[in-house]
Amino acid sequence: MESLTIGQLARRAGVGVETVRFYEREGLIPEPPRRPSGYRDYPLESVARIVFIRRAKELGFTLREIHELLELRVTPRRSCAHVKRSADAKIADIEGKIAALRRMRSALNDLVKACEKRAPTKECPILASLGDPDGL
Amino acid sequence: MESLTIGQLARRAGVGVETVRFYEREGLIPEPPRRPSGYRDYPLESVARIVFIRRAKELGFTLREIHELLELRVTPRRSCAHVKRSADAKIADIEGKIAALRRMRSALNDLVKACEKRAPTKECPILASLGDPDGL
DNA sequence: ATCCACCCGGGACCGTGGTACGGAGTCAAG
DNA sequence: CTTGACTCCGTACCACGGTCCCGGGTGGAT
Repeated sequence: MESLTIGQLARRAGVGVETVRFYEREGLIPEPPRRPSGYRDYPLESVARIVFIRRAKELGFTLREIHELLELRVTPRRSCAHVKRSADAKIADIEGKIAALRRMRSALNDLVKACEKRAPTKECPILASLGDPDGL
Repeated sequence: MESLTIGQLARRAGVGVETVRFYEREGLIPEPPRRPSGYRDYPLESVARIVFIRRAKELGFTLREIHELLELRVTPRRSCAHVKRSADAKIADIEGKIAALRRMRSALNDLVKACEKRAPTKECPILASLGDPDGL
């Protein structure tokens, strides 16, 4: 099997057919070639692209940000410096997310420990994990 | 200053006044006491709660999930085992997110390196980072 | 030849998470 | 004691990210 129909693609990527068409309208995936019948004809690589979109969404990126991530690449005539700046910004963004998630995990670990000791916690201890007012 | 008006709270937490009322309606923050005038009267701790909500949203949690996180605490008569199970599930979820973000960061680092070498990349190298079809 | 499952485009509709608006009351400064 | 900024509540509206439905064409299996 060399290519996929929209339904096969959707099933492999774990989304609905309508979602694939929606992503195409929004420019997140390129318009595929068509069979004589008019059916869309997707290469296998399309699966990875859609899975990427799905995962990135779960990480809190908007479709606009995902679009930017997917456009990031080095081309002969498109400013390397520009690509580097964008990528660096995304990296910083990602590191912020990782740090926040780590604090949250650590708070949850403390909660589990308190739990094992049967120590009631009147306040929710997770609150403190992301509650310090840095970087509005 | 012992307590805050809704506007002061909103400004400190980095959200709009309407958002605070919205979170109250949705049960994400408790109904505060009122002044004789009817004005809401918030304790300072409310700031941390709203900041937590804002951050958690940026990490891809829905308001429903955030609600669950905020409810997580050990109380004398509310099943420790249950709290532990929930917390463990959240921890696993968080670790999945951290792992995905790390893969994404590593892909972006590779891109920056390619960039510095002025090596054009025909395909978007970020794709591969989240594109493997595990865990639909 | 006939099924049935699939595809087409277009448009209506939906849940989530807010945001804006309006008319009326409140409060602190001048 | 007025002015301007703030608050009240209710309702309407908004963008995002899909999801559903329609009438019609396609295509592989029986």
